[in-house]
Amino acid sequence: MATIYDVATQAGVSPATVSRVLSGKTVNAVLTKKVRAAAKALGYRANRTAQSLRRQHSKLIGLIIPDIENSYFTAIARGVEDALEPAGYSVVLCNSDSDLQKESRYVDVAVSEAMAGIIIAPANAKTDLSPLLDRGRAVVVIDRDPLTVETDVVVLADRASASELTNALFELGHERIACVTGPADVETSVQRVEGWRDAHRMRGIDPAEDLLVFSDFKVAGGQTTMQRLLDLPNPPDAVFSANNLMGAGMIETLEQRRQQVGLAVFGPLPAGAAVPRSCVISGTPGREMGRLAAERLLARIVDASTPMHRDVLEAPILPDTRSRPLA
Amino acid sequence: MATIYDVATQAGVSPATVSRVLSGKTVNAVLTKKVRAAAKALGYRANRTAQSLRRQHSKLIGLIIPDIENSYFTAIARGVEDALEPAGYSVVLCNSDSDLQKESRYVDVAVSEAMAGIIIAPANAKTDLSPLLDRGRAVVVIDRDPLTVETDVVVLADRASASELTNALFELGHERIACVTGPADVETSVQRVEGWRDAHRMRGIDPAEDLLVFSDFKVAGGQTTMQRLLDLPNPPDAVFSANNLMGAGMIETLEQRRQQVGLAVFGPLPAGAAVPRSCVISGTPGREMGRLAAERLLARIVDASTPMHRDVLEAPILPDTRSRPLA
DNA sequence: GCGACATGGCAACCATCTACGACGTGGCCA
DNA sequence: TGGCCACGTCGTAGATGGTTGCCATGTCGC
Repeated sequence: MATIYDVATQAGVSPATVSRVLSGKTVNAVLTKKVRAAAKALGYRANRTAQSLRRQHSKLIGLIIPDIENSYFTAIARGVEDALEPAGYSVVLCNSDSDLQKESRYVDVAVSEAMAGIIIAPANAKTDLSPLLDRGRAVVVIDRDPLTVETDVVVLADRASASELTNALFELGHERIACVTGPADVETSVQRVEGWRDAHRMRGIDPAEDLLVFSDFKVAGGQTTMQRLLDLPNPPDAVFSANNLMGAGMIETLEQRRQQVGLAVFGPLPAGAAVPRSCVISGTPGREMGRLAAERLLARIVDASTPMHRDVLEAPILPDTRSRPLA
Repeated sequence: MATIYDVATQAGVSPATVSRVLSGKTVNAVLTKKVRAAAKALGYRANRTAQSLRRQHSKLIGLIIPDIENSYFTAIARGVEDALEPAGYSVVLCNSDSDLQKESRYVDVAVSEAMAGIIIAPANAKTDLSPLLDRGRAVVVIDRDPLTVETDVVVLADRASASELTNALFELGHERIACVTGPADVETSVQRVEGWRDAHRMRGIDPAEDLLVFSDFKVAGGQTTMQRLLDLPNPPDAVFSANNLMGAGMIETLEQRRQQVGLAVFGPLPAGAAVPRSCVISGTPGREMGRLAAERLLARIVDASTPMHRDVLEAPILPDTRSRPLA
């Protein structure tokens, strides 16, 4: 591998000059030309490791998400990349699997790789960001609001959107509406439950707390929960699913059993889904969220004293058409 | 950030000893204890950047895939992680979007970050791996066989499985079977077409070349292609989709238009899919593929002279049940 | 001729690893 | 019992590749 010294020798200048030319500082036009030619001839690419060591931070951004197989999060990854790639950063996508241990290992890697910044959707409320914050690393929290720590935050309007979805079920004529949400220690889970409750309260109805289930935000959880609900002595006539994957799992069960209930799903179903007759779905602007989070992060990397932002993105109900985008 | 010097001072030893303790070389037990205590007290974590610079390679593995929103590739990512994480490596997931420019940018990053190895599903046949191979970096190619270059390769039995799927449609009584595949410059695309042709030949039938469509391996491509096929004067009575996303798009169209045709899909449909009545689906062992690729890579990192392997994984037809795994 | 400014080179620096050398101890032989 | 040799263990210092503060040199203008 050609080093900056090789280029310097070839061009007949010092390594410092090569460095200056390649990082765009003012250098005599003749030398600039010579350096450029030498670099090209040798196929020189700067050693990022050495750069990172000297500069004390790399051109890597960590993106830690709890489920790589959820299209919502992959959409976020896309958005993050949209914004970061033009700025010369590379995204390191890490799947924490909602596992605190795995997550903290990735946080450690982010620290010891001297990554320029981190965008993280915390596994749950116990996620520890202090290794990053203590060292003054740029951090943006997405999707799940930690409430306590002070970072930039980009989240969805979970509660409002959940309420809107539940309300739409009422308007379709449903009366007994179950709520299937994620783990109780995840902020989005509880917020969406609150939205489900809100919709009841707005109509002066008591939410059917016996129909509130804490599941796992995954396909399998949606499947088994729907089975359990359908087998109840007094089953619900509609279900609100607090995320997309559980919604897909529920449909899977409904298809298998050839049954129908009303369904409201937070987040778009995958393409080709067997959408039930009575069904409302909200869009989740994942890509937008990723883009915004990346912009906030870039601003903070450039100037650590940038004031904190807390962005709340709408997740409106999608028009009833079959052509739902994947994310 | 505490450095190895801080730990050395605190423990009253030289930095070299600290390094030796932390990398498990034999050191006097008393000193070992002191060093460990000092490291813990200071919250020391080794600076990976400096390590990488010194060792000439990092603990990062690049995984370059053409579509992050395809569950097949995310399953691969999971498998790769399964195998690499216990070995102390971190995966850098890069989405090339089937774009040669983006892809080559990521290859450049891999080189200049001194990544320990690369697993890549090439965007198409023009993918250039020479920057990696010339520098002797460990490379494993997955999913799409470059045929020419010499690397470890892990692929699916594209042709055989495509043939099996098409044949299953014949056995369900279909006669006029369209084939919708990906871009013509992608190896898996053409292999799967060959499989579709094989199934015809085995029955002494001429494949309906007018029903062969090169599309994009994406949902939208499946949707529009299915529309076009259905609107033909002499439409097919079944369609073979050469990947999962296009299959989902086709179902989307069928649902919208409330039409039915036979369908064979290479790769599992997403959960909750509206599976047509006459439908066969093959499984794609993505996670397995990822795991295997990672193992091959690790072997090559340890010993660059390991003989090349070419692994071909079966993609068998799934039993006809609704409970299809996501990948 | 002197001062101001532009420009490029020297060398220190980033954090870690490791070859080499120094030192100490223990054993063996005279 | 003393001296020498061998071995084991730890410290010193150089190397990894690129950046940048500081200084020397050169040029231009007054």
